[in-house]
Amino acid sequence: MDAVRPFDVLDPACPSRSVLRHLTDRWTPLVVGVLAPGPARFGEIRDQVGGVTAKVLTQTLRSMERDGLVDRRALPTMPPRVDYELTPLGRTLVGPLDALRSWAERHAGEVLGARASYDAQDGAPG
Amino acid sequence: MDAVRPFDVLDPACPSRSVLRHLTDRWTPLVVGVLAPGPARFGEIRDQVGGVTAKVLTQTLRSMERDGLVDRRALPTMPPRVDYELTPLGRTLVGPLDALRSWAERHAGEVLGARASYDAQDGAPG
DNA sequence: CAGTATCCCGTGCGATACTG
DNA sequence: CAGTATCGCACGGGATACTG
Repeated sequence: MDAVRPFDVLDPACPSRSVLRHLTDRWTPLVVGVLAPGPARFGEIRDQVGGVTAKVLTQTLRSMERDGLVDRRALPTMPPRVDYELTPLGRTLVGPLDALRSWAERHAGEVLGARASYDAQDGAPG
Repeated sequence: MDAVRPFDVLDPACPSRSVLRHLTDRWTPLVVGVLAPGPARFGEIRDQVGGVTAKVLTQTLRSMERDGLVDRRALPTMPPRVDYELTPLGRTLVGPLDALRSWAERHAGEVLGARASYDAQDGAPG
């Protein structure tokens, strides 16, 4: 099974680039992180992902559903209850995305420091 | 000494979120991938990263330099020659980002398929 | 509770022209 | 060669109000 590299993100015309782009939009990585431990309701996700609005969260989840990353299960009860769960495909994303998230958390201090010293010498007044 | 979890991307006010945001902008992952094997000149990067313009590539590289991810070495020759290289900090990003890139390339087909079947039933005419 | 509908805006990004 | 300057816009994303 050699699968001769049909996809290449460095090629602007390659669909894999838009896939990568989608994985790295504002909320997808956070939603994947929240759904990683198991299914969650819409409100739980919104509660955990600080700062997201219902509209944008819906857009994100729809888009993830469309791409086969999450399953959406709507219970026709009143009030409604909707559960979201990572698909097997979505679960394969948890590792990579979690690595990125933990990188950001672990190295945020260094990045902030680098930024400060860059600004101190390059944007120096005078 | 409780330095436990000083950073949390789920917190909208946490700086780690903006760091994550930066890591996942349009060109940073691709540039890191190109610089992973070793230093490269500006033109080489531009040549490899399909579709990027000089202006935006400069912005990306400056921003990465500011955040301590790349070193920029400009030779005062004529014509000028500028080499970019990942810093030790930047090198720690290669793994996580490469995982994401290879995920996109490996699963692009599945995502495209999921998209097609979603559109076929949900956006079905009639 | 889990969305939709509507209006609105910042900015990331692109095209083009120019320069040391 | 490696940028910078300028202009402009699509679009991702946000605030608010409303609904089944």
